[in-house]
Amino acid sequence: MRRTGRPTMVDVAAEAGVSLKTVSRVINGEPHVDPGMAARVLDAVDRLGYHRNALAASLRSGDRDTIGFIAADLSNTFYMAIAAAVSAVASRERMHLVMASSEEDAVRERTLALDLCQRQIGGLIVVPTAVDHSYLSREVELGTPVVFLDRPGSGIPADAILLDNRGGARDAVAELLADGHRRIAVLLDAGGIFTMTERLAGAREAFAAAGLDLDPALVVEGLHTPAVARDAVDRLLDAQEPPTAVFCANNRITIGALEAVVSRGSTVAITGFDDFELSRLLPRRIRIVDYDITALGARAAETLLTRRADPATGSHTHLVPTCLVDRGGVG
Amino acid sequence: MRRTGRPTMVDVAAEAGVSLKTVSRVINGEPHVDPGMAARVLDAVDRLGYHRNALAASLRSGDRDTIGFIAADLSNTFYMAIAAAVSAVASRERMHLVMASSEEDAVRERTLALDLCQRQIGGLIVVPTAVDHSYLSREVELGTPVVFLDRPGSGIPADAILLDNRGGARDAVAELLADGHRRIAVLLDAGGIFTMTERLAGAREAFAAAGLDLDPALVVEGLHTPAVARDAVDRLLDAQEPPTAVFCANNRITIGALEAVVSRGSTVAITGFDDFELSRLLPRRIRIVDYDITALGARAAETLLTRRADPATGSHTHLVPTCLVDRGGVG
DNA sequence: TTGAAAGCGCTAACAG
DNA sequence: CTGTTAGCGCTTTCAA
Repeated sequence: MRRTGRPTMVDVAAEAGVSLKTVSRVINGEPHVDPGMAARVLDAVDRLGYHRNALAASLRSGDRDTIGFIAADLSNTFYMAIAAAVSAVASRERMHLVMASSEEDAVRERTLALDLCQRQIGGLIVVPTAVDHSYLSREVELGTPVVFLDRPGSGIPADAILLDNRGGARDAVAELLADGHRRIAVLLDAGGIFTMTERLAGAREAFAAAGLDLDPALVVEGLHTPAVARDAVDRLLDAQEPPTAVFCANNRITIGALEAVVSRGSTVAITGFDDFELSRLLPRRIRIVDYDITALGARAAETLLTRRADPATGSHTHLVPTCLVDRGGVG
Repeated sequence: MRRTGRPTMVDVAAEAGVSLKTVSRVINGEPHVDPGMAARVLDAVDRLGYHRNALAASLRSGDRDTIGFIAADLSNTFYMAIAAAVSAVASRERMHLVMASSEEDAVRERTLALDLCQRQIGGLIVVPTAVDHSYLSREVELGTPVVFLDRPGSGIPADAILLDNRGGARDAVAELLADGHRRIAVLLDAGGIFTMTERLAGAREAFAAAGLDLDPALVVEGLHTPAVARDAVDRLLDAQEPPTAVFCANNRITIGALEAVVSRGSTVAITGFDDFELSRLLPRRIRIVDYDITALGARAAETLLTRRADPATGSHTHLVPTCLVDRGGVG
């Protein structure tokens, strides 16, 4: 045995006085090995502190037992929750999860994705920031399945798991309209984001269905942080004709809106997309467009695994349903 | 070129009419390559859709560019936030992060850790559930650095990044005592957990420093969910001599206590360890033992990388400081 | 049932 | 500047 580095199967074989192949058989639990030999091998393994090199093992067979997950922004609890769900499925299937964040940067996303592919991963789950994903087409052709999560991708055949953004927003706004609200503000993050576009479209559909129009002055975009959303809501409520209700297109905006509304004691109705921790403990009642976030991540992972097992089927887009729920009002 | 599988450097070399080594040089951006040859190689790479196999590359050199992170429970936002911080450092250092959850199961932790080591990772960050980590001693000897996070490990030389649990709890309870409280309930999760033991010890220290004793009837352990904590608080407040203040040893307990206290309109003082999302929007004022959770994860990752670069130094335990802050009270 | 030999895709010496 | 020759640690034929 070489005195340097980790012991290898060759070292174990020498120590046990058997052939390399026998060691390999024992280590991998293959049948038809004489118990006596197996015992000697195991003994040598112990004595040497041998650990199998999984990388070398998969070099030949190309075993791909890790899943790559590229989130758009890991500092967002939404994506972290999804990562946890993906991790749970991966580990149930005895696979590993390698996780990275594109920071909403298309170039970074591409670099990360290609980098992971170079590591011969078994599949890739991406929350896309880039608009075109043909940079992955070669990998997909060669058998690495890709699943888009939360936002659709383009340029390659790949499954997508999305929320029913439009339906959820439509139902939420329809309810506000049914409650008699007419001046409903719609607060959004950057307009370019897929989910924002969809949720705005859903809100418009609700207005259209009621034969009404959404006042353009009440549509505010680009609210990327709670602080910015808070300021926007303050401004709206200070206006000549303030809204009687606000629809917040994501959880950060809802939080900002709440900060503004609660601190000024306003009674404006609030409905927000995305639930958040402790929403139940809020001092005032709000409505939330809720959904099963675990299902979102789990479904992505499961779809990936299915696709790995059976690449033949055509690619699908799956919509995760939403529902309106009550939150807060404990004060 | 073989018609099956992904193209290799040999294929590229054949296609470009150069040697394998030249291809390797071009792919790895080594200097001293004739621009003309380089162009031919790049051309062939393009034509074949060649992508480097990073696994094969690292087989020889033993490059270890991924960090393993084993959390105790990824469904807990505390660990998710830490994972995000670790991920940020990893990606800054151009390393990958593979993440898993032990689900507070020592056997699972061991399996995961050993599994990751088999994949030749460059280092391991563990939130330990197991009490003895000598199962990792061989890996540590062979040069895989291990860093314990949030809880200390044992049985191997490894750095640890911990919160100042004892100091934080002591300061919190000392403040309650200074405010005139004498009947202070201390609510804890399972007594076996390191952080709980430390926080309870801190609370006792504060009492001792004031020359007082903590009433054993007011120490409640085993509050693993908000619901259980809520019930416990309800019972305490219904008792003959209810506490005038409660110290909650983690965020889930704080939330449960808040549910009880807010819903019955009690004015009992609350101080909790760990901040949580939206604590600022709570309908009543509470005190929080806060700390920089990002620093916790980042420091673990940085320590791991330092150790990788310089294994010589002795192992250290680093305490992340805490501070008392005001939260809530917007209602 | 066991073993020898030939790779997997790449990098590291060492020559040209 | 370029190519040849060995491996990395393991799995996989194919014989024995």
